[in-house]
Amino acid sequence: MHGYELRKELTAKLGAIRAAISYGSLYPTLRRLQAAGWITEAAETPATAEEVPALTSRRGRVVYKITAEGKERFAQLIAQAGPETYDDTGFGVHFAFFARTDQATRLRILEGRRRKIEERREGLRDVLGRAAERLDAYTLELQRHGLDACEREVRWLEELIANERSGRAPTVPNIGTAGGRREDNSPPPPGETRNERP
Amino acid sequence: MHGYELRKELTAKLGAIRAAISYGSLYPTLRRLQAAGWITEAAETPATAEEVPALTSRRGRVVYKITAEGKERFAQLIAQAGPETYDDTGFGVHFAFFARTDQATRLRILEGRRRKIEERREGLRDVLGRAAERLDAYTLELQRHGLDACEREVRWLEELIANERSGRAPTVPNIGTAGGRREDNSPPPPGETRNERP
DNA sequence: GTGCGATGTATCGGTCCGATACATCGCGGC
DNA sequence: GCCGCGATGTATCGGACCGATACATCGCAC
Repeated sequence: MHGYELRKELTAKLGAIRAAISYGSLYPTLRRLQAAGWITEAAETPATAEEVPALTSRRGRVVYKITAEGKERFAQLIAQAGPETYDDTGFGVHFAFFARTDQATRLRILEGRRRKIEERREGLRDVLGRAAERLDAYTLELQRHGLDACEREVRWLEELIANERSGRAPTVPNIGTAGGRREDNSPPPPGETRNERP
Repeated sequence: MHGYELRKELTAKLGAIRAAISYGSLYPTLRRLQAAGWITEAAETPATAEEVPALTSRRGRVVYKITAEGKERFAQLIAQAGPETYDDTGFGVHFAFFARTDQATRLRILEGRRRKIEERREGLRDVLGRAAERLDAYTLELQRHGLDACEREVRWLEELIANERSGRAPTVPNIGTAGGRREDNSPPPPGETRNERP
């Protein structure tokens, strides 16, 4: 993909956890990835006009393609888990690419995240308990709301963990965004597929 | 307060919305505030040992104090609302200092935040509806969880807005953290004071 | 024919964070 | 008595990221 397209795709995929990738971050990153040999500039293909209609006469679009080393590095990145894997953004990114990794990794990351959120929850309970009279009503309300969010996320994570353990989760990739070809149709979803909304 | 203390206080007050202020951000900020004339270095007061026990012989602690210009600027900052007032961190910070501003400001910020979250909610519904078959099961689950969080926050905000409108919210500051002296005891809280936890 | 929103690439200044360094205080254990 | 160790405390540095901005083209509507 080219930069603009990449930004749109990522914004759609990660929309639940962050607003949008800024250009001031996107373009330097692409250069960094290219310098490391993980992506290359691929030639623009103006022949496939039926694939991408309404875009015949192109200009300076730079199309990037992942390399073999890049794929290897990507697999390594989403499988390894450090402390930053469990903060809000890090976990969200890992989770969004769960379909690209194995069950053991998914389970490890889900449990690490749960531990982290439980710690945050305990911290909030502490503040609500010990420092309640020192803080004003609005601050306390904020902590209560945050505590509530923690409790809900722990329940959500536990559902997902139970789901993984019972084997009711997809192992193979669903749709090839980076690699290209789709290698399998999507097996049962991680949740109970509660998709009431149209 | 001095830096370390400030960090602890802010971490307790804002714990629900962010982890902790880093030193790499705190100390440069203090210098910036001092350069702008909004805070000054106050003399260490070793006389009030009964106020702060277990800290008699101090070292190089730098104690800061807010100036009159700083108080004015602070009041200005929490009352004015730009686009950044409604993102996650900006709103959290404003909300944590709601006891320091007036009802009109609180109402304006709560409504701006609600609008913003409603937009995010619609965006997520769009993705879940239009791009559902293009995304894998985990990504969809992430969006569902995010959508759920949006819906809950909207309900929370509407409760708070109704509360403000009915006049059941404190107008005067509760405890003087920056200014020093407490000027009033805390009036009724914003919520229904559902404080079941000990 | 012209303006305007979407598409596209790119940079710059400023801010923030994580890691790190360094020093002291208070306390408990040996 | 003294030694280590966690809490207290100030400070900097490199790297990453963001918001604003600039500039150019495409397609379409008025």
